[in-house]
Amino acid sequence: MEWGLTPRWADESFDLINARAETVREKRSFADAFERRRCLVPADGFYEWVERPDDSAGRSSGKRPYRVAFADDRPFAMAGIYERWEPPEPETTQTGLGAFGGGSEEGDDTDDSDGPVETFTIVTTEPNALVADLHHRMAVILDPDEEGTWLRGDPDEAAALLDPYPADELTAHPVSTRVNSPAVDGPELIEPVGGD
DNA sequence: CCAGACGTTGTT
DNA sequence: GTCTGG
DNA sequence: CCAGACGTTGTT
DNA sequence: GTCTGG
Repeated sequence: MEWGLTPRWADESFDLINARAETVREKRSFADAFERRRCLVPADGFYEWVERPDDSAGRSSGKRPYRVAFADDRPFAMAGIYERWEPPEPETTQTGLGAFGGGSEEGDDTDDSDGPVETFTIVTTEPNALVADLHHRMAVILDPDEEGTWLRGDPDEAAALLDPYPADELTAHPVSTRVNSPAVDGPELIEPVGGD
C-alpha cells in the first residue's frame, strides 16, 4: 500500500498522511475507513524532527531527527486505516474505438499505470512524556494484545485504543539527518549521533 | 436547496 | 460520496 | 514532515 | 519555488 490516504471521492493527488485520533471517526475523509478498514502499520521506530538551538554565533543549525523506539528494539504496530482508490470512469463510452489496441480493453489487471491503489494513513494522538519533549503529536502505538481488537473489534472498542503509548518502555536518540534521504539506506542510519 | 470542502507531523 | 455553510 | 530533484531530440 | 519519494 502507499502511505498517504486518498479518499475514494478525491483526486489521486489528495494525500492524507496522518489522521487525528480525536476526530478520525467524524472526519468525512476518514469515517468510512475507520468504521470498516483498519490496519496495522509495522515499524521498529519513528522519527521526530526537532529544531536545534542556535549556535554561539546565532546561526540556526536546522533540525535534528530523533528516533523513537522500544528500548529492546522490538517491532511494533501503529494504528492505521486504509482506503481503495479507483481511477474515475471514462466519461463517455468511447464508441467506435472497440478494436483500438488489438482489443485488450480494460479489466486485465496488469495494473501498471493507475489502476486501483490502496492507500493508508497513520493515526496520531497526543505525545507521551518522552515524545512531548520532541513534538506535539505522536503515532498511536498498539500493544500486541490490542492488535486484534483494532483490526476486528467494533468501532467503539477500536476507538478506545487510541491513546498515547506509555513512555517507560520507549527511548529516543538523535540520529543523522541522512535518515530522510531517499538515496541512502542502511543500519548505520539509526545509530545514535551526538545530540544538539 | 447548492457550492464547496473534505486533512495534518506544516504555515503566515 | 457526504457534510457544512450560506 | 525533510531531502533531494528539478531534463531530454541522447545512450548502454 | 515546488514536487516526489520515503
